[in-house]
Amino acid sequence: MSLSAVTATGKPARARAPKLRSSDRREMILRQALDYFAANGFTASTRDLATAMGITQSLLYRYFPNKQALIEAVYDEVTLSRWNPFWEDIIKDRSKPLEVRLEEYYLDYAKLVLRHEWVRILIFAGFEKSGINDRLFKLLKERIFRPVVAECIAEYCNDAAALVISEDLDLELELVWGLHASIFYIGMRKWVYATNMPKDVNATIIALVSSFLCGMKARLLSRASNLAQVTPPRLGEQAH
Amino acid sequence: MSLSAVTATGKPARARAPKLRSSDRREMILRQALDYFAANGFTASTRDLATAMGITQSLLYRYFPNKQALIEAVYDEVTLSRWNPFWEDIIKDRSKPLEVRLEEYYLDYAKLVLRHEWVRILIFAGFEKSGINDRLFKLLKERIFRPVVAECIAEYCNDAAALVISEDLDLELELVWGLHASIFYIGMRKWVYATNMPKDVNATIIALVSSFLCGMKARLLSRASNLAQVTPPRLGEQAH
DNA sequence: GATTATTATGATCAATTGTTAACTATTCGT
DNA sequence: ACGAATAGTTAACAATTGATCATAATAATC
Repeated sequence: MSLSAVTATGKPARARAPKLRSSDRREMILRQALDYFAANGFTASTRDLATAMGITQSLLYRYFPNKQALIEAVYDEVTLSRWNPFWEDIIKDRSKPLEVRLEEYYLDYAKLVLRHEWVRILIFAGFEKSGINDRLFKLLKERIFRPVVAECIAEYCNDAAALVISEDLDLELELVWGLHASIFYIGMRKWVYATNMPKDVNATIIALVSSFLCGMKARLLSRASNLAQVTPPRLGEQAH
Repeated sequence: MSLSAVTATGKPARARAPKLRSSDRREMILRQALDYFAANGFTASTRDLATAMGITQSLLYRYFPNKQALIEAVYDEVTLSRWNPFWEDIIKDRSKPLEVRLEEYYLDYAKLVLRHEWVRILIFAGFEKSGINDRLFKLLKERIFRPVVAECIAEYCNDAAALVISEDLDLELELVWGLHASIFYIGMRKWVYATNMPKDVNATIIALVSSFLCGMKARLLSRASNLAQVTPPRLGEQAH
C-alpha cells in the first residue's frame, strides 16, 4: 500500500518527504521559503509554499511557530546574511583611486540588486511592516553613505574647507542616496516592473558613478570657494 | 424601526448609505478604493474596503463586475489621470535655461511622488501583474527621458557632434533613468520604507538636477572630444 | 399619493486561509 | 530485532475571502 502511486481516493499522490535532520529541514524550508516569498509575495499561502517544496503544510509548523515567524526568518536571512561587511573597507581603501573604489563597491552591490530576492523581499517587507527596514537603512547610511561622502571630501577639499563643510552634509548625503537609488532602481526595473533593462549593466554602473563624482566634485568645490569668500566678514557677525 | 441606532440583534449599526446617482456612486467608490488600496495593497479585502467607505460589500459588485476590474480601474485612474501632458512642453521650452526647465519638471514630478498613491499603486501593480506598467514606462521614455537627452545634447554639443552621438544614447538615457530613480526613491523612502526623508526635499531635487547636468555635460563633452580625435582616420576604416 | 425604477442591504455559498492535534512512518541506539 | 525518539502526514477547525441573489428602502414619475 505504501508503494501505491495514487491513494485509494484517487488523489494526486506524492512521495513522502524524506526524513531529514531537524536542522537540515529547517534550513531547507528557510531557503525555499525565501525563493517562494520573493517570487510570490508574503501573502502567498502556506499550502502552496509547502507543495512547492514537496512537504505538507503542517510540517512548516514543526519548524516555525506561525507564518509570521517564517516571514521574519526569511527577512533576516536576506538582510543579514547578504550584507558584505567588507564593502566599508573597499570604500575606505585609499590605496586606490576613489572612482575605482566606488565602481568596485557599486558593481558588487548591483549583483545583489540583480537577484530577485533582495529587491522584492525588501519592498514586500516595507509594505508589510513599516519600520522593519530601519536597521538596514541605518547600516547603509553609517557604513556606506557617510564613508562615501567622507572620501569625496578628502578627495576634493583641503582640510580647512573639509572641517567647515562637514558640519552640514545633508545635500551631499542626498547625492549618495541618489546614486544608491539609481542602482537599486535597475533592480526594480527587472524584478518589480519587468520592463526594459540597461543594455550593459556594468557600463551603466560605471557611467553613474562617474556622473555622481562629477556632480559631487562640482558641489564640494563650489561650497569650498563660497567659504573662502565668506570667511573674512565672519568677525563682524552683524547681520544674521 | 428605521431610526434605531442598533439592530434587533444588537449589531454595530450603521446608517444606510444615501442613494446616489449611479455615476456619482461609481466615482466615489473609485476614488475611495484608490486611497484604500494605496494604503493597504490590492490584497485588502472587499469587505474592509466597503466598510471604510460606509457601504456594504455587495454594493461594490453593482458597479464593478469583480475585484480585479475595480483594481484595474484604480490603476488606470492613477496612471492616466495623474500624468501631466505639459511636462514635455516644459522640458522643450528653450526660452528658459535647461537647468531651470529640469528643476521645474522634477519639482513637479516630485509632488506626484510624494503622494502615497503614485509610488504605492505603481509598485503594487508591478507585483500583481508583470508588464502592466509597460505603457507608462513607454510614455516616460518617449515624453521625458528622450527629450531630456535631446535637450542636453542641444545644450552641450555642436551639430556635427550631436549627429554622431545621437546614434548611441544608451548610457545617456541611463543617466536620465538614474535621475528619475533618485526622485522616485524619495517617494519610496516615505511610502514604502517609512524611513528618514531629506530635510529639504526641494533643495534635494535641485541638487540632484544640478549634479545630473554636471555629469551629463562631462560625458557629452568627453564623447565629442573623442569623436574629434577619432574622425580623421575614419577614411581608412582598416581595423574592424 | 400610488406606481415604478433604481439603489442599497442581508443572508448565504463555496473556496481558501492559518493553525492545531491525533495519527503514521522512519530512523537510531541497544 | 525491538522499542523509543524523531520526522512527516492526514484530517479537521474556525475565520476570512470573492461572489451571488432575493429583498428592502429610497427617489423619480405620473
